[in-house]
Amino acid sequence: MTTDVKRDLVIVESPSKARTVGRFLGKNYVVLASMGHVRDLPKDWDVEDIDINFQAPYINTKKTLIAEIKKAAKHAESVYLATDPDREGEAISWHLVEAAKLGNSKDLKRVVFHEITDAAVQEAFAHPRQIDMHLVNAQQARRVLDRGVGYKGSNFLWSKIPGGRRKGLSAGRVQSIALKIIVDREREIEAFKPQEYWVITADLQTQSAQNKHIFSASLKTVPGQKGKPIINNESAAMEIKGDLERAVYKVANVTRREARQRARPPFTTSTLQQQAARSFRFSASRTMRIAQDLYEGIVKQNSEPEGLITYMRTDSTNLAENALSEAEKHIITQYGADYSSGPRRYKTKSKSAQEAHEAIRPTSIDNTPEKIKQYLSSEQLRLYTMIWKRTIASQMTDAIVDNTGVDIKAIATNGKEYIVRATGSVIKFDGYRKLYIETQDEDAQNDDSEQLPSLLEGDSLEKQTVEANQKFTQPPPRFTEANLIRFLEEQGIGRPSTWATIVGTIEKRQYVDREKSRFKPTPTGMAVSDLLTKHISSIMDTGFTASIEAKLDSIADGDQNWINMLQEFFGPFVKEVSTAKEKADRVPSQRLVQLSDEKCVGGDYLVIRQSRYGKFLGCGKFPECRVAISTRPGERASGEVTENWKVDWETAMENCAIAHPEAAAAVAAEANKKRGSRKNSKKRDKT
DNA sequence: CAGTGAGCGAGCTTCCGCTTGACTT
Repeated sequence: MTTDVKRDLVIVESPSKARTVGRFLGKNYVVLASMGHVRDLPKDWDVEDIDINFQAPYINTKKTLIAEIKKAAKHAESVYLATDPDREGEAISWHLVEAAKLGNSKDLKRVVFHEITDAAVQEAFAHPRQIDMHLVNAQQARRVLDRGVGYKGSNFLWSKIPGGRRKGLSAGRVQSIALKIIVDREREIEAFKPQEYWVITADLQTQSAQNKHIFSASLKTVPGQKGKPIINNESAAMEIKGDLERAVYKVANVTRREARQRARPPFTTSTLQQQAARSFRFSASRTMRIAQDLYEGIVKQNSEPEGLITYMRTDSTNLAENALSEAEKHIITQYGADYSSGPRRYKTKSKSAQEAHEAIRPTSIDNTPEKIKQYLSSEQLRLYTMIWKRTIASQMTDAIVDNTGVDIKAIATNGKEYIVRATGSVIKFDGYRKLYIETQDEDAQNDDSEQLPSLLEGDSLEKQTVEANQKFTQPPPRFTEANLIRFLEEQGIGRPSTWATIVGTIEKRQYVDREKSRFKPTPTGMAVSDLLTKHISSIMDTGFTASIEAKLDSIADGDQNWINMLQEFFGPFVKEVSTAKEKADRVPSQRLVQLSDEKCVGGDYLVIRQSRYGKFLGCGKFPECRVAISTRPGERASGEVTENWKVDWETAMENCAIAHPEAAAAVAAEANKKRGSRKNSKKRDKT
């Protein structure tokens, strides 16, 4: 290659993608990565009045990179803008043109591809187009709107919550809704009243001499009650139990139904995060970090780095044609043609999906987990194996299951007729399940259906035991990370690239705590959610958020002017915030602390406080009373006071009085010292 | 390991989305 040959410039978003695309295009192209956005609003800029000539005041955020692009463009005949084919990607292209002044230079071409295959890239380069300013404007509107909502909302919180500014409390289009559903759920749980109910089951045995089989059946109908039996007290349960213990059992009816179970679609960001949480208990951010490693690839002996999976921030379930055929080939050779469903394409459910990328899949089906095991860490291998299997399973046939239901008449000695029912299911054809069976959500009811003996109408059965168990209805569960992300995706709120960080934000603000990996709002989180819901209700309403998304779409389609849209939005919004500032009461600081179950000597509750060293118990009357009790190292403060705390607490209380703050401080310090020496003696005992 | 926190109010922070690197605490 001689040096005077012009090398055209291609710009994509990610360095890994640049490497792959560069390989497809060959030596006549220089491929650079923008690494995401290259310009943004200044940090201190907030929306005020927007007039019709409004121009957002952007600043460059990647100066050296822009300089590099400028330089490369000088040596190029054509510049290909190959950023992602969605709203943000289109905007990145435009920002690049503006920031690196590419407009007055060369031949500018916008090219888009939805999958990184040689064919797709060649096809894209054969059909370049211009930058779509409608799409760019939709992104500008999105950006300005988020800034305005975020900053004005945050400012409102600072004015109403003591210490809010110092703690950096924040509000935003996405984080505030995430917080609200966690708070709403908590209120549901608080208001929940458990209802008693009884579950009655009978273990029955077949009568045939050579094959005695025991199975269990549960009560289905009670004489005099329509539908599902309602048994809500012990005496009713015992009466039925007594009847069933003295009853004759006969099979009344056998039904058999064939059901098909379809494989799940290939992974998107949100389903990958959910499934990795269920299967491996990975956090969303851990999943993303591991996926990023797989995407950037591994270096096999004597070869180029090779990306193992396609892009991990995606909302699409689409698979490239070559992936479909590779999968089909693999299935047929490994399992036979019966197991191949033929190319199966999945529709994306989420209404806000932009489908800039493919589903998350292995770049090559040939890279079986077995083959590349040696190059991966154990967590990488686990995630990769799951992606590999689910991709292939998505192209396999349905599993066919035989569901059997048996109704059994139980005639008690007093003449009452009950029906008990046994269900069983047998897999007739395993289909995709041969390769991949998904770990279920622990919230999901697992059906305890077993294999039933073959039964015929009229068969007599022998009763073994009858059991009546008292149960109580359970409140709805708190959200896990995965549940929360699924909710946001269903509502079209947030994007694949931000879900993991949103979770981080509401935790960092200490709006939520984790209890057994589920989110529980803190008093501050509740106060913030309540304030916003009451006074800036628009941003807390999922319907309203959806309508904004619709408006952004109409800007993208060229049906609406983006500046008009912003004016229409911010007019009422600014008013809403200013009346909120007038009307809302300042939150009393007592509402921001979490009470413990214990009281201080002066009668005030001890509260759970957060310091830079961790949590501790302090008197609610601080600073008048300075009692402070540490948790033991490694233990977190919860609503309860542990035995060991109590000892410290009692010692402190004996000597503490609110009237004597110095004494109280000394006592608290003394208690801590004692705790330390006790712990040390324990340590000595051990060794 | 120890020992923590509030409000005051001068001077800062706060949003969502796109993407990775590293000019040391």
